[in-house]
Amino acid sequence: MGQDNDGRTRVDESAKRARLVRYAVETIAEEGFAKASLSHIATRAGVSKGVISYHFAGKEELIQEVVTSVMADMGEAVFSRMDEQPGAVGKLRAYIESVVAYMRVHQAELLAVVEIARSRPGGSGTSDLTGSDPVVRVLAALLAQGQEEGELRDFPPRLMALWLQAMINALLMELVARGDELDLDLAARELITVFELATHRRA
Amino acid sequence: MGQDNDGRTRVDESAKRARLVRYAVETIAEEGFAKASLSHIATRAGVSKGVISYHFAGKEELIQEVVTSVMADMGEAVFSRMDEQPGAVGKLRAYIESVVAYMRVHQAELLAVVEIARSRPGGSGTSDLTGSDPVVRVLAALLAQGQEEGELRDFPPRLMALWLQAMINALLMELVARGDELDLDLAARELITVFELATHRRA
Amino acid sequence: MGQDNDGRTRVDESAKRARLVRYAVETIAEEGFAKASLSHIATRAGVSKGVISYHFAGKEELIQEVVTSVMADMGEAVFSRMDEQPGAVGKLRAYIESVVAYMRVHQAELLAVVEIARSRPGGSGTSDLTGSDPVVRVLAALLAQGQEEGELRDFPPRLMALWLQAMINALLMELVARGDELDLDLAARELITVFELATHRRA
Amino acid sequence: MGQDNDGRTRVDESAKRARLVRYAVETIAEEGFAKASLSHIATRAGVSKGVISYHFAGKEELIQEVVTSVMADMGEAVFSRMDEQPGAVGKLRAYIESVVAYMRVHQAELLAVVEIARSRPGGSGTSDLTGSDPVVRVLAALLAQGQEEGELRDFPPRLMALWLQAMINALLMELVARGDELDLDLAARELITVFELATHRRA
DNA sequence: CATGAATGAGTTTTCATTCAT
DNA sequence: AATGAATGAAAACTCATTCAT
Repeated sequence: MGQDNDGRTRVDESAKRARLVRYAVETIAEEGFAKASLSHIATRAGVSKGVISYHFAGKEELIQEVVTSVMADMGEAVFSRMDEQPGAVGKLRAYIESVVAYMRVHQAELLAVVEIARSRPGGSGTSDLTGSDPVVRVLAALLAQGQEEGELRDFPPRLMALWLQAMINALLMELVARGDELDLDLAARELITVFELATHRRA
Repeated sequence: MGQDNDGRTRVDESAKRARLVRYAVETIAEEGFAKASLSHIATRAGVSKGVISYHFAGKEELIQEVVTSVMADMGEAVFSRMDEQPGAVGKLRAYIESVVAYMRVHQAELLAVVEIARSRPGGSGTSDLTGSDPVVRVLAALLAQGQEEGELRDFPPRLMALWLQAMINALLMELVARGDELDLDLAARELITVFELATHRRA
Repeated sequence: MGQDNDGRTRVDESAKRARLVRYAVETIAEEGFAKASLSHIATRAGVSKGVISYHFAGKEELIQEVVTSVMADMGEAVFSRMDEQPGAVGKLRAYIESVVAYMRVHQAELLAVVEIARSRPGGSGTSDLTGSDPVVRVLAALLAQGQEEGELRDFPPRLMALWLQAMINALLMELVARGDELDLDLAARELITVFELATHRRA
Repeated sequence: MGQDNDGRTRVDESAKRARLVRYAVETIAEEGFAKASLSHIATRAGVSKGVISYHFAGKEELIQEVVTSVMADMGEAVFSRMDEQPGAVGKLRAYIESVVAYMRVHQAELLAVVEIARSRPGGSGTSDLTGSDPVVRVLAALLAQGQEEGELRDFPPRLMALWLQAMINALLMELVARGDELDLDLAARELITVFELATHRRA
């Protein structure tokens, strides 16, 4: 009884949390972080306020889980595409392409994460897509590697990583704000062009 | 008596408002827009909460004045530099250089404006430095002009304007977060390089 | 479980609202509408301020419920008495008698409603007992009917309805202010006498 | 210098107070007592808030002066008309007629006084026109006198006085609310008819 | 004398969190 | 395990009053 029950319980628990996280994403994406009170999230999820406090230690934990779950999901998609590429340059291109592809399908999730990154008290509010340095560090490392491999010109890798993130982010905001007027394929191609013009060593 | 008094009064009033605006800038820049309650601003200014309500019709008016005063101040500096340049390409370069120069001296002011642009309910939340489309439109127009003049390659001007703003913005955030490790002169030069590589027609 | 629980919950909720409404009535009746802040009501009810905001959407809703619940309660008593009477004259007499009877038992409730009617922003502030035109209109209709039936003399029905309400209201205020010195039975009889002398067609 | 100056000062002082009282009347009549903050009154008077605090010990004193000045002004008009009449019955009729006449010309003043009587914390909120018992006592005394003189039937004088005031008051409210639809002359005649039917000894 | 800047108490409302059931 | 009632802090705003100039 113990094990089975524990197993089921954990599954239920995890499923319940996932469900709440999904509604939190919806709420934040549609109403903005400031308006996304536990009440609103609970109402949208069709449960009582207390449920969230029951399943999560606090609002902070819920928000954390929103960020980590979205990042994990996107990370899976993005890194698998990056892994297919042998060199740094190819990986960077795969990064941009796969993030934009993810953006097309998961607008709300990314928007929620950006909202959180912007509004969080502790957050530096930097304009990276993820709000977290790890991604920037990975990109900077790839850029440095590309320089060592002789494919990329000389520039400060961290700065370029920040700018790349900022441009992707700006594209997301534009997609959210004017999705109907925006040709995302064209924009993605243009973003890659800009990035490559800016970074590739000139012939 | 009347005139002198009126004169003095208006100066005092305007000076007082300017003082409160300055403290609002400080508070928003250091604690973020969400934490910048009237209480906090008042405390930092060393006055009681009511003072702000006395001098401003509401929080909205105070915030507006923060934005407009910073934008007006920066606009003066930036546009005078742009006016010195004859062509679109020169103006764009002057824009980047003078915004970065302004950023160096008025970090807090710009940070406050960015915070406001991000957190305001009505705001589109886009990652442009100013939070306002007008600047983006001006930049887009210059980019289009540069294309017509044959100096810039073909790309969607609005998108490029958004990206330029996003990069400037990211630079500001980096300056705020890691000012001591950042060589702003180098970064500015690099930003111009990136922008020109990305936009100029290739020989 | 679901049904019982829902049932109990609804009863509890409604009971809690009723309890808060009762305390609101008390507070308004004793301290006046202007002083009846949510703080005062909550304190008197022995709960925290937030409780009211929890059970009611806002102060407005609480006040509305005070008015509607008192009016509904009184209306039941009054209209059942009026219905027993066939003619307009009998109904009017029943109206006066039953309102005064209700007044004797539910002084605070009526006082609260009058206070609200007087102080509410939207309120016309007229001196009718109920603060609402509907009652005046019903009375005016009855008066007009009595005139058509030939039992009442000729006068402007609406004006007379207003005056009747004003007199009932004045009686309530006197009851509140000097209840110990007032012979309510005598007053009620006298009010009916006055009303009938003023309205009945003279033999 | 002393006397003249004092003299002039006192006149100025009194004139200044009267001016503020006039604006207080306007404000209360048009916006209601609740909205009649010192700010609003001062703004309407075109002076600074401090002026009122300077000329009056507090808001209470200003409001008192509104009441007493209006009552004094109306009292003058009303009592001179009453004095022309020899008997109690004539005086009562003169009272009603002259109050209604005053009402026609000084709607705002009476409305302000009623607003104050209703909303004042200490006030019982009774529906008498003046908010003060003295008038009721005078009317009650006249009614009792009329009874002694054999012209009026037997009824409780104080109650009848309250009802008379309540009816006059209701007429004022109707005048304010629907002045354009109300035939004040007709209403006044009707009020006298009602009053006389209700009080005069039947032949 | 007169002003208007400043204060601080008080209002309604929102919200994350706690807790008894 | 889950609920929802209750709390208390914090927010923006209003206002009568005080006080230095």
